[in-house]
Amino acid sequence: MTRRLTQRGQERRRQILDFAIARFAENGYHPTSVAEIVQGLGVGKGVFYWYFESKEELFLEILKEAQLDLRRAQRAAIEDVTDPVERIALGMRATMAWSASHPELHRLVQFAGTQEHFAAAMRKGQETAVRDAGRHVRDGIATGQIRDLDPEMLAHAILGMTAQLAREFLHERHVSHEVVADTAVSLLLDGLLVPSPTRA
Amino acid sequence: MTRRLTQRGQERRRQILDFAIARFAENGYHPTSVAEIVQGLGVGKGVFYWYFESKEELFLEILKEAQLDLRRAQRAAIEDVTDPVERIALGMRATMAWSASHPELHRLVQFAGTQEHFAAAMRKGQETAVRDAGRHVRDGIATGQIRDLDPEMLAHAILGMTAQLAREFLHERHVSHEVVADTAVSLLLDGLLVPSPTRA
DNA sequence: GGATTTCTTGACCGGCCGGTCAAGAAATCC
DNA sequence: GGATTTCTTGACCGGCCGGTCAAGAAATCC
Repeated sequence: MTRRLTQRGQERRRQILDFAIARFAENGYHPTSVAEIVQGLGVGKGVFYWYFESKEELFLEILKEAQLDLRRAQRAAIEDVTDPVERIALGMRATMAWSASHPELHRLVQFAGTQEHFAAAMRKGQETAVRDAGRHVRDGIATGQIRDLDPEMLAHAILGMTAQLAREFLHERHVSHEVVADTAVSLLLDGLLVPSPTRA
Repeated sequence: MTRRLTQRGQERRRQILDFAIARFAENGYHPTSVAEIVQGLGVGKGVFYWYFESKEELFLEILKEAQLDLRRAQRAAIEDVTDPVERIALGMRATMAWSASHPELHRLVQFAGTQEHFAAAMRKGQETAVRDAGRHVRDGIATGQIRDLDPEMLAHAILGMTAQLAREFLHERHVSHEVVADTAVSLLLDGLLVPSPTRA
């Protein structure tokens, strides 16, 4: 659904998106009804269906926007750096910072991952993220900086660790994203173990 | 709801649980109706409400059972070992093995984590898992084997990495759980980086 | 300023939802 | 074998769901 929108129309659309993001994040996608959204905005139901084809399309739109915005932040963070290991670290830090400032979108992306229904849309975003991280891992292996393990598994491990730490320490405990990122990067690069003479 | 159940009653209850697990995992909790469950079993609606107070209670029951079963598997895997680092590695391997053989339950636990509604039940299980992992991390720091980072963050990082690798490589790509666990353990213990003389 | 397009209203649709309940069948108890 | 408990049936409840649509108001176009 692409409509020509006036100034007023664009504002309405934005209003619906923002309100829906808040409600979906708070109560979940299924329990939030279209009726609740339009009522919350104090408008008739027709308004919703003027801007969106369905509740589902609205949600996909929100997802797409979120994934795009996060990726933009990651690219901006690493653009001045070429070292693959530093790129991984900076990307992780950028993800933590973005997640901290978009708690609702973080929730929705998490949720979408569990719904067969949104699997296709999610995979697209997830695959892009894996491809981005995987590229740096491969580069690092090529330069001899990174150990020769399966790059895709490493990329997924990075994303999984980041997501879980964000969920718990940013959104539950409200720890600063720099502190969380410091520990995450340190663990990721050097591992749990104290280097021992027999190992190194 | 605790009822005295005959043999036949226990079988019915189990039937409902198993069928519901399959439907919830396939289509999601909200889209799966009680009507669909009883119809799938070829029984009247009253049967459902004889064994469960509500759809929600049924789901919580499933969650509780899953968390208990996973934890049992983890404890069994590490009972003969005292070294904290080995315990972490074995726990991770046991989790991968369990997850591989219970794909539906893995999905449901993932889903529940995104629902405010089930947050309380989830936190209980999650906290137990974090406490278990955190204990081994602290033990490892005490023996000087593990680097002195925040044990709780490390515990969450371990769980997050494990969950993501399970989701992608066990349940999407159907890679053997031993292979996935090998890489996960290696990354976790030694990190991404090739040890360099200037670092070690 | 008339025509056209954008935007809004809100009553209404069929359909499904979770849950109740009276009635009776089946199993178990003593 | 009568009494009691366990189990099952399925019609029914009020309520909410996503989505439609005819009518008209507001903004924009020319």
